[in-house]
Amino acid sequence: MGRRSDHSREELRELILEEGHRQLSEVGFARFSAREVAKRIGYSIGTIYNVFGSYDALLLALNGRTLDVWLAFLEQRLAGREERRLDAAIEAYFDFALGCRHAWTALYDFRLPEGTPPSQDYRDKVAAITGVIVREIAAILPPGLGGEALPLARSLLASVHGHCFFALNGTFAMLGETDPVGAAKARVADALARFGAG
Amino acid sequence: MGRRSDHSREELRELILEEGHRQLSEVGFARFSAREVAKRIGYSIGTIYNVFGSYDALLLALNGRTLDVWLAFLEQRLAGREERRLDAAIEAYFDFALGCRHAWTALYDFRLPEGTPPSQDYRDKVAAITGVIVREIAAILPPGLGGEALPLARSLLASVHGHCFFALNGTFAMLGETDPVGAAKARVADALARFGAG
DNA sequence: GAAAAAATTGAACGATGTCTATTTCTTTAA
DNA sequence: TTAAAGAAATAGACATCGTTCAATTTTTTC
Repeated sequence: MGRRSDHSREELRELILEEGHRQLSEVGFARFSAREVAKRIGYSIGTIYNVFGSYDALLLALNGRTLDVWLAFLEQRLAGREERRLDAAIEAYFDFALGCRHAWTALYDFRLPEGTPPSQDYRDKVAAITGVIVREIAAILPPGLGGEALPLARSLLASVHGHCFFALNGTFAMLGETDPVGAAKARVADALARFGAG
Repeated sequence: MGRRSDHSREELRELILEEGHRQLSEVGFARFSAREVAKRIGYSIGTIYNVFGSYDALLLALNGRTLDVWLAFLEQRLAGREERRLDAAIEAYFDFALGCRHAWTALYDFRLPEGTPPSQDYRDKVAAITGVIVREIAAILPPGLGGEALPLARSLLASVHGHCFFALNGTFAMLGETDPVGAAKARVADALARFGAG
């Protein structure tokens, strides 16, 4: 078959991303197959390469979509919340990771070849999620410590990430930890206490 | 070719693990190939299946070897150290992960099929590394808080892991963090301060 | 309406993990 | 000593994967 006009370039891209994200969410990164995605949308594997150029680019785009969903999820959880907003953000971190287990895990399982930085677009998405936490922490920190918000947010994100990662990959289960969320909240509280916040 | 007697079963197992760990350390989990390991030791792929039964079992054994090396590295770094032992352990965490980048990353990239818990042997190795941290924290905590050592060790390991993970996977670079080790130490200090230790 | 450009395909390639029938060697038993 | 039993190693087949590319068909352009 040759050229067809079933979908515009953009429609096709969206079609692939939609089905691709469904696949990734269902089977996980290790079993994800670009061929399978092509088959399911009724196109051939070559078409995916036409649109995305490579497997890596496709996966980066899929992970980008996960980041989009994650950001929306986080903000929705915070919307209207008055107290304990940082705790809510931590809960949202865990709930998203657990609820979108495979897609969330793929964010970290997939890595571009060494020396290949992700696109600016992707970096912006990561920065957007971080930005939410920076904002929340800045609102909590005592006046005059605003400059600490970014470094602290990075570090607390890493701490929460570690707890969430261990919760999902079984490390915590191995070690008998039954309340990863509580532990993560406690560590964040410890850090904020140092700055006289919380 | 049929049966040969170049190596005993144990020698063969060791041969595969040695070359396999070398491969894993060089090319990383994503590019690791059991076939390639077989080729390099002069056996066929079938032999690896004879000895290990499956690809998953081989990788679990390889990761187990990484844990062995890691534990030895950690204890060697702590040996003879009088002060700031926990800081030394954090540095060791990062140094090992950076120095054995691919092998360390494989510990988390590789996952057994869902519902398949790792062998007792593997869990023991994870517990052994954790045990070192439990011991160090117990030595620092005020008297009467000994029961907090294990939960705190789990949580601090997760925090340090998150920092180390973000350092290696580029997240920290994206966010402008230039001193991941310092940030990790700070978070650990925050937690210890809550317990009146440090 | 012809030429140029764009899009889509499917076959080919070299890998991978996995499995099995077969061959070969070692061990056991008569 | 020799034949049968058992264990170990292999080659090859299978299905899959990402990747590439010549060929084909449609759309666009002039």
